[in-house]
Amino acid sequence: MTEPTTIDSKDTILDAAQNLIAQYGYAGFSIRDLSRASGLAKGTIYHHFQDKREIYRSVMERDFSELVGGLQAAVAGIEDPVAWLHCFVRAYLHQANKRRNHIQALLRELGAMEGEMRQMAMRIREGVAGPIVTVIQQGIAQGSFRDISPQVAVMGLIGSLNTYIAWQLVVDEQSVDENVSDAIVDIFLYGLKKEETQ
Amino acid sequence: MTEPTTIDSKDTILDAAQNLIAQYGYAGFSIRDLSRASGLAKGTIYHHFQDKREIYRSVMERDFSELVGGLQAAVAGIEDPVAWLHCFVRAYLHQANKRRNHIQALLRELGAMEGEMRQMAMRIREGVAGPIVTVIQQGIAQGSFRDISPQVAVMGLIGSLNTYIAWQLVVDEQSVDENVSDAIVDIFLYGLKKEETQ
Amino acid sequence: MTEPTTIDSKDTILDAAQNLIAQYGYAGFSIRDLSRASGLAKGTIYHHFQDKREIYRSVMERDFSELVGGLQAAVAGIEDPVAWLHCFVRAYLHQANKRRNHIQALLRELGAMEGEMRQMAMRIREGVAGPIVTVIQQGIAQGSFRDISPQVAVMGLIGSLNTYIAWQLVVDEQSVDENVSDAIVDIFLYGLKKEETQ
Amino acid sequence: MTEPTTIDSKDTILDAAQNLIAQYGYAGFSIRDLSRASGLAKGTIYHHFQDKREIYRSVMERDFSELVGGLQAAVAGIEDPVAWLHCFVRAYLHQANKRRNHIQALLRELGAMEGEMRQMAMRIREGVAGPIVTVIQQGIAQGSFRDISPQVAVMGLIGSLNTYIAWQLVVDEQSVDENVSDAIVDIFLYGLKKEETQ
DNA sequence: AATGAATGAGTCTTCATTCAT
DNA sequence: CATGAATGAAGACTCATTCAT
Repeated sequence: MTEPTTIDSKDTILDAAQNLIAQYGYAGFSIRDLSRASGLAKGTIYHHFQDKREIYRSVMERDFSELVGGLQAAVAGIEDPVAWLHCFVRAYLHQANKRRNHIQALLRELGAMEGEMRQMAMRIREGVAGPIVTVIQQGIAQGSFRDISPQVAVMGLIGSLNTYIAWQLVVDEQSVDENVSDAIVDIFLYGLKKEETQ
Repeated sequence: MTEPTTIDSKDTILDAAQNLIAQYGYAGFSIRDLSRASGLAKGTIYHHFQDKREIYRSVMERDFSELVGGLQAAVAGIEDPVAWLHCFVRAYLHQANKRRNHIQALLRELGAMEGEMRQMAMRIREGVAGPIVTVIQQGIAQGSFRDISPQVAVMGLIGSLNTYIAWQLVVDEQSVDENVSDAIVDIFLYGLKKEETQ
Repeated sequence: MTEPTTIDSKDTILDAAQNLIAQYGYAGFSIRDLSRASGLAKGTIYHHFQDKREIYRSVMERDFSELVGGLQAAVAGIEDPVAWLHCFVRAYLHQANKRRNHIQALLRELGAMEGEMRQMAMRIREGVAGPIVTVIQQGIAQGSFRDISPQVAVMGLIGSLNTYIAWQLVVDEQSVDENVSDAIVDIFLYGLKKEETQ
Repeated sequence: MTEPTTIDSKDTILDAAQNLIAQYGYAGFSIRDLSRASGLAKGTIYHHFQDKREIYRSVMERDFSELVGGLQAAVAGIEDPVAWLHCFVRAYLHQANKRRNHIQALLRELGAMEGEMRQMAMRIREGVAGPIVTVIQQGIAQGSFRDISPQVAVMGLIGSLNTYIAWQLVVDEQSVDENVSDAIVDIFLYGLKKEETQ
């Protein structure tokens, strides 16, 4: 039942749109491009979506749930905060590598979007950052993490990851090297400074 | 010197363009918008610049040299790596707060730009990241920093800062709270983990 | 007889189309609008009608026969030309008030229509104007009307009525005041000039 | 000075638009058509006008002032109400014949226009009907006209004229026969009825 | 009888750019 | 140095219509 044999046009469009948005951003891709890329007529696109904006929203929401789903699956059942972070980071880079820079695309657009879009962006931010905050709070409670601001710490971690993705993927056009994840977590956990101080 | 004799039309255009690019990105702003915002006729814009692309390039380069200049001035003469980092972070957030999200604008566009533009992006990256790498290497040489990859560490720091800017400035529309810089540097230096291990 | 068994989709479509045409004219309404307004799918509309043009034609013809039928019923059996005119004018304004400006809609489109449509328009014109001409000719034959051109006189009468409808209904958005009909007929019968002359 | 040698593009566009609107109505003509008809590129049209609506508005306003100007010139200095009416009607039919059915076009669109447009329509109505009302009131005051409602009388006159124009020009595609004007005025002044009554 | 997916030509409008003045 | 008129390609989106189900 629910045979996925029939290729759903809506998904075809979203797939093509995802690539175009990732490459050119919201303002930078056209419905004509999307029509060409998806192999469907312009009219068909507007049969399935009301707006260019609705296409964008749909792509972002689909991406988001896939990303959060992938992250949740990766860290499911892990109790130890340190192990959790290692898994999480590995999964994050894996997702980014697999579906190529949707996170970039999202961040890229934030400034130009209003209202409804902005709310979506905040939901996404919360969806990714929320679990990390929780884990850090657990670590602090357990006494294995220092008593710092989890929010600032999360920015440090996610910022590192996104910057890595942006620099490797976008500027150097290489694919993500997942081995770097250990190095990132290492710095995130132990910092730059030698133990002598503190 | 630096006589402000005639208000330079070129600068007027660049000022207006900077705002528009920051808000809407390269593809999202039009010469018509720029003409309105600058108060100069479209023809005049094309009298001073060859291309939309050249306008973009000019804005980015001007922004870049101002940013790097500001950072260099802020850390000039500081020898101690830790003090240097504190100053640098404070200056970085200050710049972002002052000239509002040009860094975002730059990052936003990286994916869509080719060749020449991409090279500029890499120069900018190097201009910001390079000095930090140098300082970290000095710290390592002096024995005050652990022997980790300076490149990865730099991503962590810059990533934290950019993420903070993006989240505060863009999503929450608040202005940057510069006091957070100490917290960011703290985590960057000492990490999350309590000293028990290592 | 006249069993209202199933609500006929065809009539549902025509009802919706009548409103849309009255409001926006032929070129100004779309099948999509009609689909929404009628609650039936676009495919269904094309199942019942071949064309947008056929829909238009059907609406006009239905409107026309209703209008002419209403007028005929109102004046049936009346012999005296003056009484006939009073009844006719009252009925005409009543129809216009009831079914709102279909006459306007028709007039509105005449210029843009060709061939077949134009013929329909002339039939309608004849259907409305014909009986009046006949009555005026009778009045002239009886000696109660002056010996003027019935065609010109009819234009005067219908023109007054349509102008009244257009100005009241369309421009001022009020509903038709049927009491004005006596004033219109009065001027039509006795003219502006005081009897002194002639 | 102000040499009219240079063919003004704005006027070229308005001329072409006037024809198209008269033929097809607002919704029925396209900017592409207008571009072809005027011999100017679509972009040029939008350089001179903001909107399709602004084009429409401009055409109507230009037509209106020409029409009202022509009528005013025709009746200037005439004191006797009856002579005034003869001149006015002749001028009205002459204008309609000369500039072909702009009045039709205007009436045609009234139903579909809102706000601003509707106000323009009412101004035009007042511009044409107002002077006639004044003359009729003068006639009543002088005792040469019966004491009827000038507003209703005006509708009768203008309605006759417009109906004549519509039937002759639009349906039968003939040009206006200006000799009919005397017949129209005759009926308007003396009515249908023989003097026996009243 | 009724639907909704699909289409491509068409809608209005904006685009970056050129050029004579 | 500055302008505004001009352009044709491209923008997002709607159109009337067809067709398999």
